[in-house]
Amino acid sequence: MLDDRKLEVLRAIVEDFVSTNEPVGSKALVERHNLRVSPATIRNDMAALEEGGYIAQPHTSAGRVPTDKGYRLFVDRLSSVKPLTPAERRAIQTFLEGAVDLDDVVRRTVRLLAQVTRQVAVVQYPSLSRSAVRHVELVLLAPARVLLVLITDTGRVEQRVVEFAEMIPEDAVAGVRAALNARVAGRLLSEAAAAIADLVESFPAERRPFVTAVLSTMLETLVEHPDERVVLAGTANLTRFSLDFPLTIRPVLEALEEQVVLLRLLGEATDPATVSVRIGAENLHEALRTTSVVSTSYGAGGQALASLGVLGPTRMDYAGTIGAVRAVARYVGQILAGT
Amino acid sequence: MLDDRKLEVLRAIVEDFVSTNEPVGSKALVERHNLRVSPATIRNDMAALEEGGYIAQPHTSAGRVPTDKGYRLFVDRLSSVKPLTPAERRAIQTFLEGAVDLDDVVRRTVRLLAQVTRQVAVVQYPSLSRSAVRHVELVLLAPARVLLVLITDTGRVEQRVVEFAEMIPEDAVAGVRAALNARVAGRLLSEAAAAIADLVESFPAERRPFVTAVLSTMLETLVEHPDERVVLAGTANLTRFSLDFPLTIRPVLEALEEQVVLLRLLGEATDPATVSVRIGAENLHEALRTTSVVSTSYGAGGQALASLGVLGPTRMDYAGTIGAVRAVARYVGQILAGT
DNA sequence: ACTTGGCACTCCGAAACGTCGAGTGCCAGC
DNA sequence: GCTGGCACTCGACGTTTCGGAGTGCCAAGT
Repeated sequence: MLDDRKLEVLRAIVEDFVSTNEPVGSKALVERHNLRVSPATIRNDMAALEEGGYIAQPHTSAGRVPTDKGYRLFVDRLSSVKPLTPAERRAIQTFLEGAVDLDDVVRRTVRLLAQVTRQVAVVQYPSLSRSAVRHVELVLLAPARVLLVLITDTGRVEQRVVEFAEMIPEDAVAGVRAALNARVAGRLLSEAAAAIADLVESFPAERRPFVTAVLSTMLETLVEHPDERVVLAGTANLTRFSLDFPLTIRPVLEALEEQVVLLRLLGEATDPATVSVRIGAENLHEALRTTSVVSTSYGAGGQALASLGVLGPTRMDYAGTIGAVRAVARYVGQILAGT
Repeated sequence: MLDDRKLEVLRAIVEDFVSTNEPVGSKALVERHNLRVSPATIRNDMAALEEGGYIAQPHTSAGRVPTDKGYRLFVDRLSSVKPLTPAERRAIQTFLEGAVDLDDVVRRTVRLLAQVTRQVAVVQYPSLSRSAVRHVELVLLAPARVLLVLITDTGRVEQRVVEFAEMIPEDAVAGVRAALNARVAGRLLSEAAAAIADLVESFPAERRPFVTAVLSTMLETLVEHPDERVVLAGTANLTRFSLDFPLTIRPVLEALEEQVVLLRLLGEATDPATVSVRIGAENLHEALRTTSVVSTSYGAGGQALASLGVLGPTRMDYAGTIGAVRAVARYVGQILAGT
């Protein structure tokens, strides 16, 4: 039903519409692409494509516009990922290498992604549950106040203050610190909780209130607080399309302010190992029905830790965006592995 | 020159314009406020106000709109701060009390501020230089890798990894840790740099390469990295005025993405002790000439640590916004003091 | 010296209208 | 199955018209 030329016509429509943002008609098509047939022929093809639901007309006697289904076909079968230029690659690498700690890596990544793709960028912090404990530190801040610092192999650092009614001797702190590290160092955070569950029993009775308090804070940090953080950049890029969706920008901005929405957005990817593209209504969130999300996972050494991606209007340069997202994810992975 | 009635007219114009967003004419004025004179009289007053530069007409034979100067007079002399309702106060307090660490306090504060004022909120992290060192921790992560953790009395935690060519003995780490803490604990970060400058000399020669490396990382953290971080929320609120400035929203969003701009914005306050209001062109940044900034400082126990504020169109509810900013700043101060 | 009603004037915004051109669908012929 | 021709549709755009809100000014009233 869809012969080669029809597919070629669809590709041409998508490309033209992405670059001009105007419904594209049969005549303009044959002029700009060297399809070797007449406009009338194209019109027949267009009718077939419309029949199949790949394109639509905004109103009778206007040009055609790709539908979500049309973009989907385009992405799946008609476009090949556009690699970055060497200059871009170099810029990305040197910019990311300047990062000083994990926060900085994430901040730089998100800004970079926004700049390169000229869309809204979203980066999730390396997940706590999928990373391993590198070290647990207990610091006596005051006679009855202990700071618990949890360091993961992804460079993430979580801290909590634990308060007590009574004074805590330094050697108690040292003992718990040693015991904790012996149990959890090197383990995944998801396993660590189970590993310390019965730890309190190995302490003498008079120490147990203190140990219990520390452990419960620790558990809280490990479990109750899967607190997947997400950062955002490039919202200004939304306004590049203010003419596309003049009042639609409002709900989009609102949706983007919700951490939960962003997380779900990144989590919706079907196969996190590759670059996932969700187009228009394929996104579950109501306000994002007119946008597309291009995302992938990243992580050090093959281990997927978290996701990153960009969001833009369905009318976007998919080839370029996919390439950029993939490249940035790779470089971040390298940087994280090297830390 | 500006008698009481003229001031009253100005107030009425500002109030009407803020709520309706339409140029206000003499007839509508006398109808909505019970000025006890005729429209013709008001017209004379308006002419005088326009003469003085407090109001302007968008075009001949249109109503009047307040100028920056008009808003300034209104804020300085005609409006009194609107206190929050008890319900709002309670909501603020309980919401902030749920915070688990400094990051969380800041994140919650900025969202709260955005929600309460329905504007764009900006919160600066407690400044490093104005807070004191509570503790420095050194952790041996690997034979040749040390993690430096700096904890301030404002709850802020900075970490850096230090790498070496050769193995570091555990007792070397302990020695440096003790020496560092003895020198800097309790000191302001701004003084700490000087306090450790000659610390290396108290170590035996074979330890010095290690000590020097740790100290230089420490100095970097203290000085070269005054990295005043800023967080933002409520950009979606900008679109509430998309009709006011349809295309002006773009540069504003762009400006807001620049950390430096935000910092300068908060820094421009003349007197940080009170709530500062900068209207329209009073803001130095080009893109923010059509916006107003309401900001103040906050901190634990009288000590100003950093600033927070909101940004919105010059046409904003100043009384309410000032009240909200002040209240939030106070509550954050309390929370920080209690940590 | 203010205040007021009246009046002529200005100018924006909305609605109505006509025109233009791009685009379509269909059909007959190649 | 492709092509040129043709009639038709419909939105975009420029022009025109019209009404209303608002102004400034003036002369009269208090």
